[in-house]
Amino acid sequence: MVRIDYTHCAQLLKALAHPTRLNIVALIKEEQPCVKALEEVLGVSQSNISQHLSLLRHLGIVRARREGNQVCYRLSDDTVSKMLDVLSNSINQKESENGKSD
Amino acid sequence: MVRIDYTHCAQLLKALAHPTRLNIVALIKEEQPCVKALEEVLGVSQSNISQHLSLLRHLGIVRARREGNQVCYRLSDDTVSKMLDVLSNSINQKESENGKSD
DNA sequence: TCAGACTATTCTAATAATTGAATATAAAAA
DNA sequence: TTTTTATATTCAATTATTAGAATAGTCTGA
Repeated sequence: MVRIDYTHCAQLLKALAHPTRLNIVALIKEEQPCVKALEEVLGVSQSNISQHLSLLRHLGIVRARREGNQVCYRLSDDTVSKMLDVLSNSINQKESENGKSD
Repeated sequence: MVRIDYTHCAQLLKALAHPTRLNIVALIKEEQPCVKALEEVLGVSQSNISQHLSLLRHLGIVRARREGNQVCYRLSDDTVSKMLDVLSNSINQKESENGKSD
């Protein structure tokens, strides 16, 4: 039985606990976009995106790979991916609860 | 296909993104402790615990039930419970990766 | 009713997070 | 080499979070 390190987990959760970062991470989960692509999809300044990516990189949540003059990102492991799955599943579940007929 | 509301999800994550609150939520997941019990286990001031619980209540993450002169808490739904599972599973996985023999 | 135990709220000071602007760096194209 | 495109970093101002202290409310039992 492994005890949870609440400080460490809280740090991970905090990294995801920002609308822009969460959106960034979700996009990185789907494809492996470069910064420019994120900028266009999110409509947020390049500086801001880069700062959020910097934070995610330093926590080891995402990894950068240079391709020519652009930098592409991918998720480091599947923990974050699973977290996103839980979130979207829980939304789905609540949707169908609202729509049920009894 | 349901699109994720990143602002709403980020709010949920932020609520969990604090060591004390995460610990509180994990304890509430296991048993259904009253404030006094949380205070004793966590070694944190009553005021502080109550503030964290207030935040969790207002976001609908936990629910309070009065029992005599104390108030017991439980999780509202299993989304948070599943999040905790993902976190502890991911820790388990990394533990066994470190311990593997190749 | 009153005292005592348990819980919640409010206020405040300290600290942390967020953002835009400006600037720096790296690769490609001219 | 110079210019352009893409990305990263630094700085400063604003806003948000946190925790302790003080206070208030709620329930039980005498």
